Parts: sequence; C-alpha cells; structure tokens
Amino acid sequence: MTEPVTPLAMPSSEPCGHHGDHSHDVHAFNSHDIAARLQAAEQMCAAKGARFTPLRRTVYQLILESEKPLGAYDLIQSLQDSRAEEEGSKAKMVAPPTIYRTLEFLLEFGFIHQLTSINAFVPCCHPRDEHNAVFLLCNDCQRVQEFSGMPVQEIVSYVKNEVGFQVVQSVMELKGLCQTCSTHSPTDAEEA
Amino acid sequence: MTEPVTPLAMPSSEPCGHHGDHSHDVHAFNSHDIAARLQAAEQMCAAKGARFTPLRRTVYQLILESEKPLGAYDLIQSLQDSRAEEEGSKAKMVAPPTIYRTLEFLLEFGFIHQLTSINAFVPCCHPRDEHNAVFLLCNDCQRVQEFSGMPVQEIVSYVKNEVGFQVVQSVMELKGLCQTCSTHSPTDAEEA
DNA sequence: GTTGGATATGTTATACTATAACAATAGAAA
DNA sequence: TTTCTATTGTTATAGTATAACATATCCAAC
Repeated sequence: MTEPVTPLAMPSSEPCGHHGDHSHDVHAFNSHDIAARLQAAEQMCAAKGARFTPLRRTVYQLILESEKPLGAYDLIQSLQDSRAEEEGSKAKMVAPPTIYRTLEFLLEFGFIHQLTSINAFVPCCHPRDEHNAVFLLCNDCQRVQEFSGMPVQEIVSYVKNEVGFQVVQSVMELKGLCQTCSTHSPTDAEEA
Repeated sequence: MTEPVTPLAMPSSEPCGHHGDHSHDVHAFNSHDIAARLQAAEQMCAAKGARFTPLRRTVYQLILESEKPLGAYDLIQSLQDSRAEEEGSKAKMVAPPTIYRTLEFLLEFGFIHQLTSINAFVPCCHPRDEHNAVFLLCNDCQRVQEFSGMPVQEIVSYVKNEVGFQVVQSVMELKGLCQTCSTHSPTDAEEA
C-alpha cells in the first residue's frame, strides 16, 4: 500500500473530469475529492431510498482512498484496521459475506467497478453516468485508468447492430504498462 | 474508431467462419473440424519443437468438443470420464495442477482462450493469428462468440497512441444475450 | 412507544478456483 | 546406457466466493 508511484497526468482539478479527456486515473482522489464523493453517494442513496450505512460508507471510502485496486480480502483487512483505530484492537474481523454484500451494493449503485481479471475493485470515475468503460491495468505500478470513449461505445454498438448481441455487462480490461512505467522502465515487467 | 468495419478475410478452410463476417461461434466444431484442429496443432507444435502429448491433445479435444466454455474443474471431470472410457473405471482423477499446466500450454500456443470473467476456457477460432479478440458470452445458452475486427484493434491502438499505454494482454468480454436467445426469449434471462 | 415487517449485518460452514513444492516418470541427446 | 530435461503425478494449501441461517437495526403503522 506504500506506492512510490508518480501520479499519472490528470486533466484538471476534477478527479473524474467530465470535460475534455476521457481517461482517468481512478486512484487520484485527494481527501477533498473523497469527502465530496461520499457526500454525493449519500445524496444519491437518499434520492433512491437506499441506506448509505456506516459500513457501506466506510468500505466505499477505503476503496476511494486506496492507491491500488483492492480485493475483497484486502478490504476485510482494511476494514479491520480502520475499526481498530476507532474501537481499539477489540474490533472483530468481518466475515467475507459482509464485504461481498457491501461490494454488491456499491456496484449496483455504480459507485465502484469490478475488475474481474484481477479479482479487485476500484472507484468509478463518474458514478452519474451509464457507461461501458475500458480499464487499463498497469502490471508494474498497479494503478488503474478508467477509459470511457468512443471506441468502447463503438464496440458495444457494433455487436448490437451487426451481430445482434444485446450487451448487459461489459468486461474490458487491458493489462500492460502505463505511460509512466513504460517510460521509466522500458525493459522490464513485460508479463501478463 | 471512425469507419465502419470491414470484414477480415478468413481462410476459407477455417471451420469457424460460418457467418460471412468475423464473428465466430467457438462451439461450432464438428468432428471433422476437430480432427483438423488437432492435426494442425500437432504440426504447429512439431514446427516449434514442442510436444503435443496425449494429455495436451485430449484436453484440447475436450475443449473443442464442448458446447459450452469449460472450467478447469469441468475439465478434470471430463478428462476422468474420457479416461474411464478407455481404461475402465480404474482411471484416476487428475489433480488441478495437471490441468492448469496443460491449459497454460494451450494458451501459450494460442490454441485456446481464457474467459476470466467466468473462469473458463474456449477454443480459439484462428490459432494462427496474433489477435485481440472480443468474446460475446450469452447468459442464456452459454455459447460464446469470438469476435475479431477493427473496433478491437482500434481500442488497442487508441490507448497506445493516445494514452501511451502498452497493452500486453486484453480481456474483453461482453455478457448478454446472443441473437438466438434474445429473439426466442425476449423477456427473460437479463442478468450478469 | 410499541409492534411487526423489511432491510442490513453478523456468523458458520463450505464450495469453488488456483498455485506452491516436491516426487516420479518419460523422451531426447550424448 | 547414462544423463539431462520436460512432462506429469501428488500432496498440501492459498485465495476467492457464496449458501444458509441468526441477530440486530430501521422505519412505518398502529
């Protein structure tokens, strides 16, 4: 969790920038952004009659704060650590179903995305939109970029119109080396 | 991601080119096709100095014969059944590492693809080519189509040229309803 | 404010997926 | 044959995910 990684170039102050470029580092949230995300989530839940419980809030926050995608069992540990800070070490470890249910909720409301190729979860860059995103997963620094743009929609449209396939869920993950890592270490980390 | 897609020519002898375009049902191999694939694999291995052992041949054949994607443990069972036919029920169950190693070999040589979102494996439609394919996974009939074409290459090119990301491995899986299933049962089976 | 139903979380157990580490065997080359 | 390497077998275990049921919390109706 201690990452010596230089942040990828981001368009502007808005971490998910609805303007201009449409590729976003999903690990670029500062504490102000995180607070804003949490508040926005609370409002969205309220608007839909869903409960943004302390557990859901905390798990979402842990995912927002992370510099890397977190797996379910990473989150169990993080949640344990987080609770230990507040309640002392008497805090009990939550069991997997608790985490998986919480993740399911956050996925359902579009607050996070699942990366099935690495069994992990990352924040969504723009929880407001329905979208099919492509994720770029760096094998070296482990950071993830969420990429929404024309090529993606074109694939989905293409298979719908030309193949007749109705897409319900998309899993589009490209693994490799991000710009930073391929520039800094052009020779290594070349594996799947 | 500009122009509409022009079909990539498939060698006419390829058993997977049924549709006139470049999307192929990966479960459409008849026994003649399968024999041809096995022989082709043998030749490719020989050409590269790799051994197409009985185990590798059998596992590849089981994947080719299946109407659905097979998981590693499905294959363990299938292999057990297959061996029981020949050797009688004295045949022992192979252990997971045996299957995973064999799958790794078949992946490495491009004979099969891995579908990470469902932990399963399917035959490759055109083992000769280097390619980034999109897979369409039907939630209803479970059949898989492999789709190679411009939009896919465009995404990869786009992230390389515009984002500076070097793609090493692609995972592109679209889940939904295939043409047949969405036509026959337009109301049900709408989940991920 | 109490009750009762729904939602959320906790708990226990287990299923499913994948790999590490080492042993035994089979093929190829000297 | 001997030796080296690649392949397969074996045992154990790590990592990921869910089923089934118990308890607690929230909220609305009385």
